[in-house]
Amino acid sequence: MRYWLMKSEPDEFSLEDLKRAKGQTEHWDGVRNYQARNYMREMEKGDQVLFYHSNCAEPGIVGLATVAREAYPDHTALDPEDPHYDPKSNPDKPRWFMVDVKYERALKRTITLTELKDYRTLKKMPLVRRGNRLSVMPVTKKQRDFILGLEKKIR
DNA sequence: GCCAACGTTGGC
DNA sequence: GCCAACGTTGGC
Repeated sequence: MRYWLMKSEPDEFSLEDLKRAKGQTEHWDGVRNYQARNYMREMEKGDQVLFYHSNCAEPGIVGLATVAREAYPDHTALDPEDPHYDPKSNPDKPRWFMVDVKYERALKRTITLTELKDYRTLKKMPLVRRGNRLSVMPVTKKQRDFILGLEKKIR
C-alpha cells in the first residue's frame, strides 16, 4: 500500500463534501497537470490519501481518505460546459484521468502547512517546498506516520 | 488582493 | 528548439 497527498480547495470540494457524498465516495476530477495525473495513474485501490485543504484561511491536512477506484478517464475534460474542459482532449485517447476516493475520517485537528514546514522529516515533501504547486503527490510511509503522530500533539 | 513561482502556449 | 507572454496556483 502506498500513501498520497491530494490538495483541494475547500470552497470547491472539501473533506466535509466527501463525507456527505453518496457512499462517502467521490471522483477526483479536474486534475490538469501531467505530473499529478501520472501519480493518480500509479494509485491502487486501498492506498491511503492525506486530504489537504488549499487556498483557504488555514491551509493544511484535515483528514484521511482511501483510493476506492483506480484511474479512469476524466469525463469533465470532454464537457465544453465544464470549467476544466480541455478542447484538445479526445474520447478515443483520454488525456486526463481521475480516481475515486472514499472518506475515512477527519483528523482531530488540522495539521497546518506552517506546522509541517517545521520538521526535517518532511523537508522533501513537494508540499512544503517553495513555489511548488503539485496537487497530487506521493508521501513516504515515514512521512505519513510522522504526520499522523503530529495529530496527537498539542499545539 | 498581491504576487512569486511555475507550467503552457505559440511565434519565430 | 528557444523563449516571451500569458494563465494558474496558492500562500500570505
